[in-house]
Amino acid sequence: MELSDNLHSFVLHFGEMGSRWGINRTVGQILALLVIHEEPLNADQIGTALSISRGNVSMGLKELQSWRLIKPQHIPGDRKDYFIAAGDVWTLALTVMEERRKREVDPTITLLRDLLLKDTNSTKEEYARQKIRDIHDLLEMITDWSGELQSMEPASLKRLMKLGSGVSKVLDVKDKFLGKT
Amino acid sequence: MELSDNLHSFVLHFGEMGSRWGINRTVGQILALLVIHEEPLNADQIGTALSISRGNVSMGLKELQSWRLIKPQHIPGDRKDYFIAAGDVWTLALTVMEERRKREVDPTITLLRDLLLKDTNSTKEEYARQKIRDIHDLLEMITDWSGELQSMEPASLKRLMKLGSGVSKVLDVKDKFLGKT
DNA sequence: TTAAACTTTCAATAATTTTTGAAAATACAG
DNA sequence: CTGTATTTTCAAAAATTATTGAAAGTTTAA
Repeated sequence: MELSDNLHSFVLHFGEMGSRWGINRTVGQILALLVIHEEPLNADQIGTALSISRGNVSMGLKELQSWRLIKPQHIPGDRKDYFIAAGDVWTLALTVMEERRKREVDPTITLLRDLLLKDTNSTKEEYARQKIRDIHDLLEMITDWSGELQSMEPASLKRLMKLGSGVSKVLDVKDKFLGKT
Repeated sequence: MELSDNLHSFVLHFGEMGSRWGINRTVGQILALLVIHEEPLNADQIGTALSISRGNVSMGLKELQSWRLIKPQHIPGDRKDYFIAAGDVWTLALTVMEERRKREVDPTITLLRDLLLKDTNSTKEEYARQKIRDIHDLLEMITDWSGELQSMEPASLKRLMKLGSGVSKVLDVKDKFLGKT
């Protein structure tokens, strides 16, 4: 497992990105490596390519599996465990969204709902209450929206994305032909 | 500055959330506090409410200003600096999106483009090349898309969000009346 | 000016997170 | 079974990040 300079800087960059996105540096690097590598890799190969210890690779692989971003790929005649990325780049991005929703957004919505259920009558904190409701509603919309993205065909999804600077126009069209919602 | 238990747990939770989103715990707490507090607060009040040191508050306020999430609000007759959230919850969410795009996505797109410009002929790494291109294209779409959201009126934005499980239907309508893109 | 009121800086310290690697656990071929 | 190959665990060490608070810096009133 030797990486060209180019690929190495790609992998390092995604390590840094990962550390800003709730997964740590080496986990980000392992994922980047598996994404750009067509053939499955085993823990030793990953450790060598990234210069990280065996234990660290093991933990990283476990975490990436818990995020459903990589999957084992058995190689007949070899006892080692091999891994590949769990899908194309689009699929991986959707998976990250879904996992983060489950891990962060859902629990937050639950907390906010609980807060809103208590103290319905405290007039003193009415402003705070309303803000908490705003956040709650925003997160709920994000949840619905992301659920919708999940269930779309990759093709329609790409089409939706490609609309780019046309989203509001689409809304106008919708209003015109289907009436306001 | 005394917080009720409810509000306190809200603030603590958003501190934890912040730490998963690239801003640290206390910075998240300060923002949460300013969001739910209608009147402007000064550094001492914030420090007392959250039990953090004066220096830490100062740094947190500076960081939140660099994210454009809070703004100073002068109080006549008082020499202290007071701060309020820079807008409603929706606006704040859009601002976070935009800042993260500028800080993380844009530099990544630049890096990927540079990588793609080099080695156009290395056939050995063709698979990796294609993956890097996929990521590049995805990030570019996210950029366009988020630019579009930025420029939408809050009202249309809410409407778009509320579509929720109707996005693909809207796409169908668009196809029907405007032709495929 | 000066002095008081306030804010920022930053080196030292504390807290947290990541990494290592040896030992324990597991899987499997013979 | 037994022994070897492999993976996982986890306590200790290293690295990173956050926090404090005293000192330096800034602003303003008089």
